[in-house]
Amino acid sequence: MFFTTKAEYGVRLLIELGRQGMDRTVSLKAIADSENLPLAYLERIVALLKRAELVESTRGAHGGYRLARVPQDITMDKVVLALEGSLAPMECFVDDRSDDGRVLCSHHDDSGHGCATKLLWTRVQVGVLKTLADTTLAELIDFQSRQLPRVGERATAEPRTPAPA
Amino acid sequence: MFFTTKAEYGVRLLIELGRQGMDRTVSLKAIADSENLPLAYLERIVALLKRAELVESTRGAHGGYRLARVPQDITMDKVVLALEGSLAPMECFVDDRSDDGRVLCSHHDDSGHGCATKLLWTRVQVGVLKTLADTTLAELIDFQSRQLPRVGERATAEPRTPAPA
DNA sequence: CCCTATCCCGACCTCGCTGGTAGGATTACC
DNA sequence: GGTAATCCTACCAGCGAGGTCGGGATAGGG
Repeated sequence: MFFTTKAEYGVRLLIELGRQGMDRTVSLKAIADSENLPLAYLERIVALLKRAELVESTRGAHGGYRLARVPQDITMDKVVLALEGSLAPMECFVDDRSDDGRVLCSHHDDSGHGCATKLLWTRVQVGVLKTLADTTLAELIDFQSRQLPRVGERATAEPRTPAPA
Repeated sequence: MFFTTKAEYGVRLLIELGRQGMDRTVSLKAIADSENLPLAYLERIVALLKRAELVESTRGAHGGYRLARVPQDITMDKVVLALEGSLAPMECFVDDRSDDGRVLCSHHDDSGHGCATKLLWTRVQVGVLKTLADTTLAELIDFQSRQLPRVGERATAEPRTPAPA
């Protein structure tokens, strides 16, 4: 298992915020209901996103959350990193906080034997990081809109299929 | 953390077997000593590799393990899959055992809401799988030989770079 | 034929982390 | 001031990772 539910819930939360537009705030309660997620747990998750300056909040009644930037500018590497803390493929990788979440292997070099597997894990990590960085929140929102056209909404202007009727 | 120590230890074990050549068998004890790994734990790990037909064993005194194929034919996707069991990036991915360890998302479609994050996790999984499949055991062995030329060995004949000086 | 080195196998144990809850501040609109 | 929301900290149960233990089966050496 690469990622925990933090990543899952967090991304779904961002998607939901994105669907609502950037002008209005959405309460966590509303999201918890519509996505069927535990509210108290969501609170802790959204805190991570706020610390990473991916969302903004308004307190008090009628408050809530909204995206801090347009979905096109939110890449998944930033998101997953904020939610999971780091992206080390292996325990012997230690975080060097070089801003991008890259991470280095540091096995106490056991008397000449270095991490022979370092090459492999590094390749994987770089690959994952690139995949995540290449995916924007906007893409996911678009993907979801295509999947489940909301009641009352048209099934997107031109989803590809020219409407069966 | 993507992978557990099973993957780490297992790969190191294979590298060690590969370094010894395919004709002779090596005892787990020898590997446990040289790599400084717990013997009893290694036994359980090598069992996974044997079940996947990546190594062969000879029982009895002076027995041991050897690679079942040449290192060039052993790709890391097979190895990691054998060791970790599956490669699902997320809990909602369920194994469909289509031989290659690919896996599908199956969130009990919560009343219309599909896994919006499915697109993302799928991309990651495919990427990782490809990275692993592109790396052979031979590469890792070669990499390690370059890193730590054994006493008595030359630092590889012609690695590719014509020596910077 | 026994001894010993090795593979083989299942039960067991400990510890940290994930996923989640509880309960209460604090803030702001009406 | 009531109420709806964000915020914060502590707590807890379950589970899987990582590892141990004990014992079996098997084959070569003396």
